[in-house]
Amino acid sequence: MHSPEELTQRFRERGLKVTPQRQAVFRVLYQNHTHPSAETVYEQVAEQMPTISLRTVYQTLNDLTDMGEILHLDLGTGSARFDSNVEDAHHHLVCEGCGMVRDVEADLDSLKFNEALPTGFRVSETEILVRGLCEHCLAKDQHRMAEA
Amino acid sequence: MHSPEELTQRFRERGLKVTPQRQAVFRVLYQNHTHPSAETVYEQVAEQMPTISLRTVYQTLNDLTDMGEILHLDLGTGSARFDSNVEDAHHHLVCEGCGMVRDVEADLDSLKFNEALPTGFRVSETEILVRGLCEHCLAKDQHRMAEA
DNA sequence: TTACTAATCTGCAAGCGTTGTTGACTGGGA
DNA sequence: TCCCAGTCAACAACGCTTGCAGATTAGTAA
Ligand SMILES: [Mn+2]
Ligand SMILES: [Mn+2]
Ligand SMILES: [Zn+2]
Ligand SMILES: [Zn+2]
Repeated sequence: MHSPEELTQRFRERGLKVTPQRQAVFRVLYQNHTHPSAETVYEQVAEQMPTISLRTVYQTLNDLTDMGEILHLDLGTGSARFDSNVEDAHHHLVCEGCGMVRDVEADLDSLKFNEALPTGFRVSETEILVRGLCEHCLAKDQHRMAEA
Repeated sequence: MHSPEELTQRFRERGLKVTPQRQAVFRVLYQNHTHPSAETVYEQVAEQMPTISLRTVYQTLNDLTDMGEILHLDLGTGSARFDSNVEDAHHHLVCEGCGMVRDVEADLDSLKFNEALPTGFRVSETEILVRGLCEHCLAKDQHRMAEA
């Protein structure tokens, strides 16, 4: 995504207004690269601006997604995750225990499909998702197994 | 998944009862390879058994998933999709217009990651998802563009 | 066959993430 | 400074899925 200052310009160009609420969302997203959920963004913005509503956070996230400034990810963790890194094509690794998400770079060109895609199908995106358990959650699980 | 007859055995071995409702769900899943949603399974079962409840379909789908007889897929289409093919490792292609899902086989071994995964991370599954528009939905979209 | 009981059924309420609505408010161009 | 399109906060509603409870039933053992 662009910097909060640049986003101000781009919002105005689109006829969108730049409010303190939106600027606060810009700042949180610009510095948070952990693929936060809307709820997480809301909590972080609310620390500085306790009166903001979750609805406003959703609205701003949707606007940014429409403008291509952030990515809306559905990683099967229950809630959508938002990615401020749209510059570098990349994929994701997700912990099924705690929902932690990390970027993964893979060479998509090396991927070979064993058959042709359906006739006329237009691919918009090929996504690789690595699911598993992070070190922390794995230890927790083993501890749970031991006592059971 | 196993055949409806074999599933009867496996359910009983687990202390689960085999009811007409469950058998009807078994049969629908056994012959439907389109990755149906719970709602779709419900509709197809309801044709033969109009009194079955959606809740019972969900319960049976969950039991089958727990037993490893089917796969519960989250492809970002709004509702979960269920896959009766657990024998052959494969991936999926999904139309973002109509939700159509098709199997895709790819050589995962050919996939190269550009960096190591996080320390201690245990991968349970690496999934490839091809998103796009099917021939039908693409034509619909172009028609919409033309008249706008 | 019969009797018993744990498992299951249906219908409805509730949970969760997200979006719709509405009336009051305000950013920012003129 | 004015003015109004755009935005805000609060709350309701939506779509998918699960929780709950009382009535019913599958399947075992006698
Ligand atoms: Mn990312
Ligand atoms: Mn499949
Ligand atoms: Zn974890
Ligand atoms: Zn389609």
